[in-house]
Amino acid sequence: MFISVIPALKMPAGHDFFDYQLLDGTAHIGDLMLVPFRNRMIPALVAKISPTSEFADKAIALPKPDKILKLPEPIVDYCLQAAHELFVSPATLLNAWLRIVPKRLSLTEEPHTPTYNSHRPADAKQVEERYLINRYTGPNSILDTAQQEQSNGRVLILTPWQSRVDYLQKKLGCQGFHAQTAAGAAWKAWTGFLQEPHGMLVTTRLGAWLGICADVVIVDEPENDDYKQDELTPRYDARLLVELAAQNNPSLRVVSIGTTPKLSREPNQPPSPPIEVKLKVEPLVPGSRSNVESITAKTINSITEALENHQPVRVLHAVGGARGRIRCADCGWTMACAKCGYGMTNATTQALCRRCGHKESLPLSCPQCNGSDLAKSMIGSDLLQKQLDKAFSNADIKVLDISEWQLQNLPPQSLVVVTNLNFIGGYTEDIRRKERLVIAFRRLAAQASLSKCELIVQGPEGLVNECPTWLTDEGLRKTWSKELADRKQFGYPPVRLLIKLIVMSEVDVVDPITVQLQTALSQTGWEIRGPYPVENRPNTRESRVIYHLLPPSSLKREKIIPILTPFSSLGILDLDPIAFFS
DNA sequence: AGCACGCCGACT
DNA sequence: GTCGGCGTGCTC
Repeated sequence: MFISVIPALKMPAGHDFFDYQLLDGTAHIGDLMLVPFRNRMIPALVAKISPTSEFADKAIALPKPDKILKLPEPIVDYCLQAAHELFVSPATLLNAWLRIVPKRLSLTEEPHTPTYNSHRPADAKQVEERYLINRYTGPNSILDTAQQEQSNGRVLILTPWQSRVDYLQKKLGCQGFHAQTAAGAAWKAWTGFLQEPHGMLVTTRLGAWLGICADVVIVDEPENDDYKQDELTPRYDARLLVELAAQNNPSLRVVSIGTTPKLSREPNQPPSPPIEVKLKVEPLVPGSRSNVESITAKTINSITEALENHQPVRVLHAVGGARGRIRCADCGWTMACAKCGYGMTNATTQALCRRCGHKESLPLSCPQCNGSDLAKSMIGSDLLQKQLDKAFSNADIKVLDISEWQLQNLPPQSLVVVTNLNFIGGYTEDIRRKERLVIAFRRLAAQASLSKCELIVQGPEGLVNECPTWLTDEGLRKTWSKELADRKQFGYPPVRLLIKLIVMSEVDVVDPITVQLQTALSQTGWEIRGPYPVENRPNTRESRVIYHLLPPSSLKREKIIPILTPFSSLGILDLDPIAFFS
């Protein structure tokens, strides 16, 4: 008897299965067991069982395999299909899913296969999209839905951020894990979830694959691009994994609960509820400054008024630390990261690189001109807090940087000030900027609305005058259709598919690859853009080059994958990139 | 001989 | 992607 397994290790695309001969014991499809590989024991997923093998001469004989756990059979096809769509080997994908398998496992008990439940109401839609201002509490919210659905089986809740995992897990009193969870605890959380027919688990994109083992998946804020794993290989998107899980697991029901319909879902989106919030906009125009940096004189008046009425004040400011950059006021010298070249932030006690995390001590004077004023840069939240404390002594006024704001609730009936609307969607310079900004603003407005806060939004004149329209369904549709028109003009997604190919090489030696791509694709109507060099790479990492491959608009997604598969050996292929030039 | 380094091909 | 084998070349 031979078994074909998918080993959990990084391996180039093209190798699917490895065969072993089973001398004793039984094996089933979906079993996870330890197999010898090179000089180690590696966890592997049983994919096929057969009396013969074309690798019979190489297949190692296993006396009695150590079973780690049993997974449902559809996981095999799911892993193969997802790996194919992501242009990686199934082994690499399985390795990313399982992450660290504990070395010391208690293998005394025979694991049992997690079963699917058959309690799903026959009339329930398999995929359901909802839009709510309050996604967490109240009717049809995540907490409400999770508790309702638990009687129907195993419930998996996906959320874009770790802090939300912690929040939801506490509220639901169930298991959870994310990238910061210790390996052993994470393993315990998801294997425990599998063993319990009515288990409940909260996780981030890391655990999205567990949808193949669940009866219900609840997706929090599906419009959030943080569901996409865009830095490491494999670069998967949790939302795609859920979609594929639903295809492979017919008992799965998917409920997406968002606040803002995605640009790509237009125009079939269900209407989004209007967000009603007390909103004042404050353009940052010449002559509007006060003696507090980044707060206008009018906003200072509003803050004074609010404090007199005993309202707490929260100031949302995107720049952390003391200063955004370390820049000389005399000669313009800017401190760059010694490791990766990115601009260093003044993090109050040290100089910090926001790109690679490198830390250094703060320079006392300019190394170029010896000047002592290195503060010619945007104020950070620490220093802004100090200036506000000076302007309003003993007042309940707190500056929150973006990550702090996302972690805590706004105090009820407080005054919330956004110092610059332009920065709340993140620093990205790519074409998704506007989309991210609108989504972030609506998320903030919804939160302010629920806490009955007043909102003052400072920012560039055009932008702040436009932002109130994003809060109504009609205004949002208009904004999205204008955004789609812009993307259409430049041939960018979601209007046109753009596939990113990352090649590990230098731009000046990449000519043969350019020729190869052009001869293979151009004649069939593909457009090839690039090669673009990737800027700001750490010196320790090898250089990268980016190509944009644009298929003819008539070509369907499922036809594109087999066309591109032969090119997966050239580098990393990404069908749905978030960033286009990095 | 002993060791570091880099290239190449196989992994079942 | 990763590891080991093996050839090369430097040093003792």
